[in-house]
Amino acid sequence: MSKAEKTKAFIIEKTAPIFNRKGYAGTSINDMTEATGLTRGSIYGNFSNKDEVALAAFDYNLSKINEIYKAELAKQNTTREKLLVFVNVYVNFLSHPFPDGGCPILNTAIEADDTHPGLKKKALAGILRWKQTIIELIGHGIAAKEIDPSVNPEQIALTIIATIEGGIMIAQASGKMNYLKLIMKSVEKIINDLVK
Amino acid sequence: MSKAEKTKAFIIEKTAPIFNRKGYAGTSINDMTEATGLTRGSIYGNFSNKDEVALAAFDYNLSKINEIYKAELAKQNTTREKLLVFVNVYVNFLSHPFPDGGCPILNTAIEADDTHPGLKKKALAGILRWKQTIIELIGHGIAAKEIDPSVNPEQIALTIIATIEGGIMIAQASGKMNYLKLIMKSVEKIINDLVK
DNA sequence: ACAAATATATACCATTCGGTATACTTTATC
DNA sequence: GATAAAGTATACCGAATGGTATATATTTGT
Repeated sequence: MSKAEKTKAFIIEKTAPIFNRKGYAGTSINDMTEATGLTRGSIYGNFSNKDEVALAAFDYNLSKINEIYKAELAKQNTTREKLLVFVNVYVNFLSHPFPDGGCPILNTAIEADDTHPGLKKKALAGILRWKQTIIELIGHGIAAKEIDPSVNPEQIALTIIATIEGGIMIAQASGKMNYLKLIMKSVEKIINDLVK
Repeated sequence: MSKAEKTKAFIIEKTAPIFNRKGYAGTSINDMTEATGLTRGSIYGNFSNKDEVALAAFDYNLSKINEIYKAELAKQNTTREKLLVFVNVYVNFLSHPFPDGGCPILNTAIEADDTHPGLKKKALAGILRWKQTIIELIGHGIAAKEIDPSVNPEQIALTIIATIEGGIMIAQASGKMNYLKLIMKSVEKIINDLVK
């Protein structure tokens, strides 16, 4: 790994929380130089423009979340247990290395518009990938006769994602974790109701 | 109504969609002068600063939503019917004068941080008011023996709001209304399961 | 150890930003 | 209709923005 690759990774790691908290428009190059202790020359030596840093920061933030899911899913066996991972990681979010500033998918989906097509596309890809993961889990559960085959896997997946993201939004706005816990109990009920 | 009051209302009406779409940081005074055809002098003659316009724009956007709810709720009788208003207005959102740019509560809750305490406070107030509305509906339903008294009204209210807001986020990111419709079916099931 | 290549810093650029002071226009009052 | 008050436009301000060209420092390869 070259010096520049190390610096590039350092810049991404230090700026990712800022992009996630303040959004693209609210994050300036000055914010980035302050966070890294580097200068504009160094940032522009590693990235073509601000967009490129933002895209890399999004990927970094999202991969943090996906790594948490992956690690927790690997610890479970049944489909129900695996689906409950998406409840438990949020109920116990302090025990997991979640990115600062909340959910990057949510933050980016709300902020990115047609002036930032790359970010918009990445947020959507994050949602669709998550949806596909849940659909596949449910498919396995149906095949293993754990889950009632009359359920609509896409509907369940979308509902779980929507409820979690909305729950994160509410918890962030209110600063009340017990709101998120109540909402996660409802997600838990959705999951438990799937099981025959 | 004085000339300035009319101009002020005009500025709010024309800038509200922009603030809702681009957020506070992404909306410039130039955006506002373009949207209104007025100049900076006129805008600053009516508002002390950009924050004040943004706060008024939020109120305008939110009142559009609350007026839709109010009108639809007035048409229903039972608690179940009234709760289903929150499903039906989104499933048929093209038939209602929703604000451009999506849900102002969601957009503002995600963007506003400690540098914009007024906006942050208004987003939270919007959530809590909506929650209270649903809690009161459920309370009436329990008193009228329509709804099982073992339900937790706060949990149901939070879950409905979270799911709707998450559904809006997903529909916006994907451009697929059928995703929102599937998610709303799940909200409908939550409501129908409340009824004895 | 040295030269070349790579990486980063510095000084600068043009444009945009939110806001202000003053000039000009329109409205309200008598 | 005349005048004062209210309302809006214009020209400007200093600071911040994303980005660039060149200088300087560090790393790499032999």
